[in-house]
Amino acid sequence: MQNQASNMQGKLELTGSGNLREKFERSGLRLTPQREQVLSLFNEKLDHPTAEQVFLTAKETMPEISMATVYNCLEKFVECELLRLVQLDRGATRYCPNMHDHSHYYCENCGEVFDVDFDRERLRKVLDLPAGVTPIGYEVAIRGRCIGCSKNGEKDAN
Amino acid sequence: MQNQASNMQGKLELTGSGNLREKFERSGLRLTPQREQVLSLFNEKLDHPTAEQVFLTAKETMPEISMATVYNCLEKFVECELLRLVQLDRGATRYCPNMHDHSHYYCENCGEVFDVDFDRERLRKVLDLPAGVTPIGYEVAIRGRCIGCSKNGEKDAN
DNA sequence: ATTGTAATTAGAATTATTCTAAATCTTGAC
DNA sequence: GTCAAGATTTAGAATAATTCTAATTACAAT
Repeated sequence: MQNQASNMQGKLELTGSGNLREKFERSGLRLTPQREQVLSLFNEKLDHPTAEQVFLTAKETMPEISMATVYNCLEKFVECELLRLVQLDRGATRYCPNMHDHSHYYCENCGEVFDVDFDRERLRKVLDLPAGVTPIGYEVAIRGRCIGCSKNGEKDAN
Repeated sequence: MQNQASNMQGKLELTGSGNLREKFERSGLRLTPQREQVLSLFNEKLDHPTAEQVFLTAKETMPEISMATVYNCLEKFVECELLRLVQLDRGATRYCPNMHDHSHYYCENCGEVFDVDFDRERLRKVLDLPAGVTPIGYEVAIRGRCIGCSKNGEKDAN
C-alpha cells in the first residue's frame, strides 16, 4: 500500500485540522497515514461515532483501510488519552475527542448525543461517597429529549 | 417441564425473600417459577450480576432454565422497573435491583461494584444543561479503587 | 541496503445478545 | 373440569460488536 496521506495530502490536512501532528508527538504514537486519517475525522466529520462509522467514513478517502486498523487506532488513541470511550445504553461503543470532564446527554428519540460540562469538584460533593475511596474518573450519561424532539412532542421515532 | 418452584418451594421462597409476590402484583407480570427464581437471586445471592451470572446461579436450583429465559425475564423486569440496566465500560450488561437514584462506583482493580447515592436535584444543578432540555434519567459511573484495593497499593490484579 | 520492530490487513474466533419456531404452561370462557 | 387462546419457556440458530491470529507491509536505525 502507498503512503497515501503523507504523499498526497498529509501536510495540508495537518495544517487544516490544526494540531494533529502535535497531538501525535505529545502522545509518543507513531504517525501513520491510517492513524492520521482516523483521528482527523473527529471534530471534522463525525460526532461521537461508533467504530463502524469511523470505518465507513475513513474508507471514503482511504479505501484500503480495514476494520481491524480502525479498532487498533481507536484503542491506541484511548490509551494515549487522545480519545475516550463512551458507553450509552447497550449499543456499540462510541468515541469522543473531548478530554475535559463532561457528561453526555443523549436523546432517546433521535439518538443525538451532545456534551454537557460539569465541575468535577462540585460533582464529587453531590455523590455520597464512602470515606476512604479515591475516585479517578466519572462517566455521566443523561437520558432525555433534545430540544428538537421535545418540540415535536408525540412524533416518536421509536 | 414440571412447575418446580411453585410445587416444591415457592411459598417458602416468597416468604423468605419478603415482598417478591407483591412486586409481581404491582408490576402486572405473571409470576412464573423461572421469574420468581431469577428475581429472588437479586439482593440474596448476586450483586450487580451479568445475565450469565444470573443464568449460572439460577441453574443451581433450577437446572432446566435456559439462557433465553434469563434474558426474557431480565428484559421484562427492566420494562416493569423492578430492575435497571447498568453499563460499566465495555463488558456485559449488569442488572441492579436498586431503583432509587444512585450511581455505581466500580473498582478498576478488583471489579467490585457498589451503589453511591446522590440527590437528583443537586446533580442536575451541577450539570451545565442547555436551556430547554428535559432530562429523564441519569446514569453515573465512578471509576476508582475500592478501599481494599487502595490499601493494597501496588498489588494490581493484572 | 539490511534488519528489527511496529503497524496493517483479511479473515477467523469470541462474546454478548437477539431471534425463531416448537413445545409447554396458564388463564378464562364455557 | 375442558378447551382454546395467548403467554412463557426452550434449544439452537443468527446477529452484532469486538478481539485475535498470522502473514504482509512499512518504517527507523543502523
